[in-house]
Amino acid sequence: MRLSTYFMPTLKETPAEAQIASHRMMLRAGMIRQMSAGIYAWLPLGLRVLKKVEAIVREEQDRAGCQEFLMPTIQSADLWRESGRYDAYGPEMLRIVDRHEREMLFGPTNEEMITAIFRDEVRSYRDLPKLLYHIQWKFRDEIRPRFGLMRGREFLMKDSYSFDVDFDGARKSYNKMFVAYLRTFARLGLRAIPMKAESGPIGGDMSHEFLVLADTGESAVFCHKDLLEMPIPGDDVDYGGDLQPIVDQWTSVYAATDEKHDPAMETELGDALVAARGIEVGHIFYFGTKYSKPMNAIVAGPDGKDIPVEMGSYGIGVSRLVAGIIEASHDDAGIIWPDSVAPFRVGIINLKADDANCASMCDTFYGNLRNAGVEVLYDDRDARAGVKFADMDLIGLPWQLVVGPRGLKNGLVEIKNRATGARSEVTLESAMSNLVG
RNA sequence: CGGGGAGUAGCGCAGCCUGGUAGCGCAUCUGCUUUGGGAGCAGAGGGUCGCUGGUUCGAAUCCAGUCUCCCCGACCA
Repeated sequence: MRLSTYFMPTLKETPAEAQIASHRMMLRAGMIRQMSAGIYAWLPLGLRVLKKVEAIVREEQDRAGCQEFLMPTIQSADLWRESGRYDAYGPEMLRIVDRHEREMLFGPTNEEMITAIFRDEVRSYRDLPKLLYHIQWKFRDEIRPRFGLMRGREFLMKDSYSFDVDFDGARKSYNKMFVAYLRTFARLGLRAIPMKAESGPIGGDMSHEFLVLADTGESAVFCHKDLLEMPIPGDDVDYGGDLQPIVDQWTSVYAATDEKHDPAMETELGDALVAARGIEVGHIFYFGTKYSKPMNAIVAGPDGKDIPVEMGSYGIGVSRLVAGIIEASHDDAGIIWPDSVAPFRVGIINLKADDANCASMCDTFYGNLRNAGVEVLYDDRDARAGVKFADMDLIGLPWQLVVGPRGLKNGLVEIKNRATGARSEVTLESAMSNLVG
């Protein structure tokens, strides 16, 4: 992409309303624009990142055996009356009346809808287990939206739902999601710690929040330092096998948000205790028959008797993750994208746009890198170098390729690594081989 | 919803107290000079001062109402 034609309106000054780094930088880098409280438009650069995060989430769900489908954003109030949540959910649910005076709502979550779909189609225990997910926009009319995407009202969420014939099966589904989440967040360049969460009326130990450690996190968290180094399950993890040992390994060590924190652990763990702040990016939850019973989602068991299905739901805040990644990875100059979600891999900076030699060398790099399958943003604007460097640092691409007449005289260009700040002068050939791959 | 703050040019702000027909920096446009880490000079465009009503000869400024946005708290991916 050539920056001279790209819709990427960067800001030199910080809009007054942006309080935290991710919000500031997303506005400044031209990734998003606010349309009203807690509601944002995604501009091209921001959308590229959102799509990449979404793709990784999707890959790991698919790998875990979860099947993608898609439910609508608008739901019928009747569905929610069945579960009793239409009244219980309160003003956080955006209610809509259509032209025929039918009561509708913009979905804040989809348990009711998936349960309805499931019960209409599935009859036998032989059809279980099932693990389904979708990635869809949600709306929750938060009392106080804030921090940009971190607490928006409209947000993109991946939500999965599991259906099992008994508790043992439910635990297996739960463990799959547990492991998939560990892998997902790790691939996004994040260290997310699973922490025991409120499990509601059902009790048990099957509810975990995944928190990314970042200074600007909304909640205080405490965990054993071993969790920071705990190995992530590899590509070869067998979702068909027994995942309990992995889950046990991760849950055997102390980790708690401040609500569940036991101060006694501070003395017990001593130096091994890490006190930090965390951003909740995922939540997995087993809730048994909470929806299947009232909504009559039953299957025939082996003995012919009806069994209400055991369910769980598993959420990841996809749009929040974009902000979360920035919170966890930035410096004073701007964002530092992990390779896996960077909107482009390489940014080319032409130091002297009106130098024919320089411009043609940039064009060549641009073409060659693209031919090699590298995503490139080429700053071909007629602007001063300082502006280009500042913008490039702000948008945080992993690599900057700096091309100027002085270097070219000796056949050299500069490669800069955004994360480390390391710069090196290299030949044209080695620049190519460094940036591809 | 309780408490606090703000709406004046695309962004950041001053002006308001003490009414007199709107200003600064950045950005934008034109020209020239520039270009190795957010350039210089000269010129230009852009605002029903959130909205409605009131007071007044006259309202960005005073009064009333209203909408929106932001911050602190309880809720959440």
